[in-house]
Amino acid sequence: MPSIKKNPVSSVTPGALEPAPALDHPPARSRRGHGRVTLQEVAALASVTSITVSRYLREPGVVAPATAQRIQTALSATGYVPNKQAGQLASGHSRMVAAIIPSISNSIFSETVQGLSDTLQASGYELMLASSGYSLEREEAQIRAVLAWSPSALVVTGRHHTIGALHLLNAAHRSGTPVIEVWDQPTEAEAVAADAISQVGFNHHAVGTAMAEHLLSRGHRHLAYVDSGVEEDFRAHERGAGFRAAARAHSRTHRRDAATVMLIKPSAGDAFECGRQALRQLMAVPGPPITAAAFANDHLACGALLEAQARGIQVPAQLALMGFGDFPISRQLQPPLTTVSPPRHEIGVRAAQALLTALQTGTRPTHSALVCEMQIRASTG
Amino acid sequence: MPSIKKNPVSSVTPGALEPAPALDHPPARSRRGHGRVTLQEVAALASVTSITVSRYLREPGVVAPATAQRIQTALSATGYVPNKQAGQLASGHSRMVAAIIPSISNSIFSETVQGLSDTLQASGYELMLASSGYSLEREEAQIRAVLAWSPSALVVTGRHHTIGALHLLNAAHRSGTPVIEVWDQPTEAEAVAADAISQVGFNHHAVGTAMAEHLLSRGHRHLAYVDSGVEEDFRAHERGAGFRAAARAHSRTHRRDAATVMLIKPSAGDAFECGRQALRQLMAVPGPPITAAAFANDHLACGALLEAQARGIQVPAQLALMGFGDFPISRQLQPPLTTVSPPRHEIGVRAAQALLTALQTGTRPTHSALVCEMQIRASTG
DNA sequence: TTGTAAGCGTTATCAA
DNA sequence: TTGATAACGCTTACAA
Repeated sequence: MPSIKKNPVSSVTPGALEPAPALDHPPARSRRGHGRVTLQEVAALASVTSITVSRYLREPGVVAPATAQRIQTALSATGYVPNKQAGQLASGHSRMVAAIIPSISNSIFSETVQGLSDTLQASGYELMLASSGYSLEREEAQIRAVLAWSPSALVVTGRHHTIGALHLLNAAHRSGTPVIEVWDQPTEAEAVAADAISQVGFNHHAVGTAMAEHLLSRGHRHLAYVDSGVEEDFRAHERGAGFRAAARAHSRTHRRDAATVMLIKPSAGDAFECGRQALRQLMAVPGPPITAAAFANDHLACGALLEAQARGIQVPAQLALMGFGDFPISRQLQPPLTTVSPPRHEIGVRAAQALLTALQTGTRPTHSALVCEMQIRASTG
Repeated sequence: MPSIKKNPVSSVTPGALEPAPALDHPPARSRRGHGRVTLQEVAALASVTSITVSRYLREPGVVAPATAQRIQTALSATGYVPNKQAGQLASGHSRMVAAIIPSISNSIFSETVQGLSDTLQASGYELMLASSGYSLEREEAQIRAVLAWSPSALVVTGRHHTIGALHLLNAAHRSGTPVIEVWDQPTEAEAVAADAISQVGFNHHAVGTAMAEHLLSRGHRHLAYVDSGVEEDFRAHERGAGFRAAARAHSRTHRRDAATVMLIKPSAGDAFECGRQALRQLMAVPGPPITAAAFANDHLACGALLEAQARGIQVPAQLALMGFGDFPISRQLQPPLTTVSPPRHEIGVRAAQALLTALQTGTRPTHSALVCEMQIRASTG
């Protein structure tokens, strides 16, 4: 019980602060170096020179079996850990990929990072991660920072960047560091540009259009799009633009049967609460009642769904709701939520694969236009 | 239509200075080197030697104002990006922290990583991230891999590691690389060990105990703990052990009013579904009906809650439910879920702070015993 | 305030 | 199959 009680958090320093117990092999060294075992030391133990050990590490087949045996013994005797910095300085290859995403804790991106990480790690690449908090300025600073580590490749989110960031990305790109933008697709103008940055993602505008068309096909004519509360969530805005465009297109071709769209911009904060609030706004709209609403993400939509339940509003009879993201909770609610399922994890995997291929072949990474699947469930009838 | 257009390229250099012509086409070099601008080149442009530029970068105050001016100009004219590898090789300091967590996509850890990342970045440290997929063997391999990058400090999850991993951690620790274990607390035996690895987290056994005591205090005597479906989620198991221990302790002191506990181990898979399934199991238990269940995490508990709704089981009247994690959805359901709120984000922040302090002062990082708050809501009456 | 010299630990290159 | 040598780009230590 005590540890869960509201106690002022205590910091306890560990027992005696011994002044660094002497290592097993006290490395008599200058102030430089970190006292780790070096290739030289391993080599001495194996009665070869360091270059031979280096070679054994990279191409075991090349050294004579007897030598290999001795090296292996020396390696495990010393517990050698290579120094990647030195290796990369000499070779020019870092085997590390840097990724910059808007948010680590947003589950949408974290699954992409998981895909990236798993795929890269399987090929022996490490991942350096930075999150920009949806700020383009911070993104630029972070691109600059990670570039100092000479990553083998770079992953950024979306196609919106500051001018400075674009310069950095283009420079990296031109000097042979593959760059990929995830979670987006090029506009047509960009797609034809020869030096465009490669992208692995999907067309958010088209997804928004598909969402509207789904609702229109169910007979709804008074629609709403509830945007993300995050100012710089460009992708959510773009889905909204696609949504609105589809409704307008419908109105143009069906003059007698025009559709209306209203855009709602919730405040920032807990997404479920914002969704609840948005529902209240929707119900209070004057004029012909809105009969269907699409949301920038499932959390918003779930919040609205729960609020509708609480207020006795029938979903979908009175109001159809749909989300984006296909979060696990969405299929659990009653009625289950219609949503769009983006290839969160696949984006990471494909981006990593494209980078690995580009690295191997020395070509630029390929674009990948991925598809979202619409999960049509009871919340839209 | 896109609000921000990404246009190809340009030879616009930052600052309105004479653009270095060599930039567009990397200078012809040997196969070595990455073709980036070096300190030497900047120095030449500023009519000083590289060491002066290096100094300016690290301690701007030390160089003469006029020199500083010339260097600054050269810096922006060339778009110099430092080479961290070379810098670290020479200085021995990497300004990079490596973290190894069980899963990137699990929201519990991703918030901790967010806290780590934000705090470290604010101090100019980069984050290298690896996920072990809850496998101790993979964790060991990853510790080995990131150690090759000579991180300034190391973050691992929990206090369970392979023998090999422990050796690596202790060696790092002894050779001056601070190591912190997050999301756990030492046992008493460990706490007294002088060379114990520092931990930032809380006592899962105590949390389990508190969960059981909460249910016991509400009069429940037939309890269940639904464990995590993840075999190597030691922390969930430990909460279960604490839960069971509390019930047994109650039975010992209240012979006339004994409590029973059953442990349920769901299969792996979608947590909500596992929770639903667990609820079905709970209802099918022979003998006196179980009146309260605690779950290894909120997703399981929410699944059970939704399944209870679907089956017309009254919560909490017929069955009280509680979770762990305090996920946003938990307070939204009807009835809202009682849960335990772990300091997900704070763990990351505190771990980072402890490491930064240790790095600055050259001491070992401090332990932090953090507190979980129990959120008592309607699902337990 | 600035510069010179000497590495840091590894790998590329060429020679044996 | 192994080795000698010279980088890689930067920083420490010390000199001027």
